[in-house]
Amino acid sequence: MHMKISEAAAASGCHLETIRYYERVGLMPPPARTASGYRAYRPAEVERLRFISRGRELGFSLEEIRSLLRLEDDSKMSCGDVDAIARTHLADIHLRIDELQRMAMELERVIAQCAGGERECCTILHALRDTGIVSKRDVARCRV
Amino acid sequence: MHMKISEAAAASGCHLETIRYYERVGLMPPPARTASGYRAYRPAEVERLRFISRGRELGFSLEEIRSLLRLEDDSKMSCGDVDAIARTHLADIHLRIDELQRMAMELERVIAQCAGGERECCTILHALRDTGIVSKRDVARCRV
DNA sequence: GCTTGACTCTGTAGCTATTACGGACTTTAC
DNA sequence: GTAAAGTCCGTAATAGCTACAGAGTCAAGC
Repeated sequence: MHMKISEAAAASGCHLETIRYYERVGLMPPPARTASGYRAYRPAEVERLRFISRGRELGFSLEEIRSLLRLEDDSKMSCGDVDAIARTHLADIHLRIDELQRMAMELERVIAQCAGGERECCTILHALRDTGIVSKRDVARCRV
Repeated sequence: MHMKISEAAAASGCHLETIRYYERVGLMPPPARTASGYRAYRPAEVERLRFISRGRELGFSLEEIRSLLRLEDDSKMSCGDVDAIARTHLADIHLRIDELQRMAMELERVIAQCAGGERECCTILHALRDTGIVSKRDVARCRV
């Protein structure tokens, strides 16, 4: 019935250490413990872990997932709120895609120049030294 | 001639504190100092900052940029190495784009279901709880 | 000469979302 | 009975910054 943490990890798709982390940051409630102190997860808690895991797969931040979980726990209807979070997140993903595509295009351009050019002069290094086509520099958020 | 750190920041596109960070991690050499200890950047160093900034805009990691700078500093030709770094990085960007597009498609799917469905049942939460495919059983379970 | 405000200095801590470690304990398998 | 595997906790590391605090410095105005 109850699952140990490694079983919950396997069942939910969350890494074992990540589950402890989620507990530490309050995304997961402290689970019951066995007599010897091992965590014992009930099915509902494993489901909650899966909820988080799927949210992460869709790129939601932990804070977004925290909000979604609150709405989920709240029996009052809040479909509009959920929808708003999802749409905001989707817009953010599209921004990141655009940014990465901009990078890819620019990179393809300088690589193509380099491959076609003479070997004594690296156009890629030139591009980094000289050209400044790129505008926005919120690169950190572009990591998947 | 020499620039103070805020001027170098403005000229290079790097945030002021980021410049100090780059120095700390060895991406920038320790600059000359004024009598009172202020950093004084020579044009070549500002250029190096701009090089880093452009590399970041193209999504290169600091370690990749470190390699590119080594190749740049090395007067021996190494266009092939530069090209390899750039191509590897480009492939990585394409992977990230694919991943984000996968997320976006999936998210669009669940959002569309939610928007098209009745207001009393949030299919987005369903999607997160279950396998990503909302079944009729799930809808039936939905409370008013 | 003095004050005010803007700038810079160092060192450290915070951020996101994990992952990895060390050393102690428990459970399981043979 | 012993050895291997699992679990515990707390802490530190990762990338790439950003944000302080508290001290010192510089230029302008009066």
